[in-house]
Amino acid sequence: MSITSDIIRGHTEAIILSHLMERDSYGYQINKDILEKTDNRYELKEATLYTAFRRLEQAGYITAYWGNQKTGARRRYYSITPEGRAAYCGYKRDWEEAKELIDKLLR
Amino acid sequence: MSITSDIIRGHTEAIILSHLMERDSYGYQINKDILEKTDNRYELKEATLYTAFRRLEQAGYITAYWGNQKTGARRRYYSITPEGRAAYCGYKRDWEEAKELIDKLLR
DNA sequence: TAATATACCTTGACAGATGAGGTATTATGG
DNA sequence: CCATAATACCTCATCTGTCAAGGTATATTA
Repeated sequence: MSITSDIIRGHTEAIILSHLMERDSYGYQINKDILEKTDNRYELKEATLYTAFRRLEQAGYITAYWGNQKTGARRRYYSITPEGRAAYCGYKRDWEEAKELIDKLLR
Repeated sequence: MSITSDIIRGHTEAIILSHLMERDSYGYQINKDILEKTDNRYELKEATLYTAFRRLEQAGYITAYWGNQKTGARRRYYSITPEGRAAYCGYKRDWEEAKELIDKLLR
């Protein structure tokens, strides 16, 4: 785990939305996906994840429902809304621009 | 001005050090350089800039001295230290890694 | 049956960014 | 000559996202 939270800060919501673009998912799963995708180099902390869920729900970017699996602990699934998809595109554009700018500034 | 502070957050120190790698400079000048370099798309707020200077001084990454220009308002110049140069390299590596990770996560 | 993994959640504290306020000097347009 | 803008510095209180630390509950495994 090497990436500082200040660098990743502000990307939490985009990262979550990105996962939900592919399929509905739940907190624990999203966290594991991130770990795997980054070869254990980055992990969203649980508190960060769940507060982000609240923000995203509040903003109308995701909706939640309880999974109905028969076994294992209960899961709260999240689904991305059309507004969420639009927001994701915005986040992505912001990232592309920020990347360009920071590259320029850290020459 | 489109880049949110949360995306740029954590890069302030690196951006300042990057400028000081080229030559000694002072707050007002660094701010104008950033504006110019980014075609007015990003501006470090003054309060952010000066608090960052304090942090960098505290960390031993920069040293300060008053300019001796005969005319105009007084200027406080900053100089990067060897430790600062090393820190800059670290920040830069962090950025390259973060960039890669975020790109992966925002697929 | 104890430990581990799965899965959720809340609270308080922290740190960086910033709006709003301030000071002082010099240049400039009317 | 005077008002305004530009240069140049600084501080403080507030806001926001992150996170450590704590909690709950169920299922699996050794």
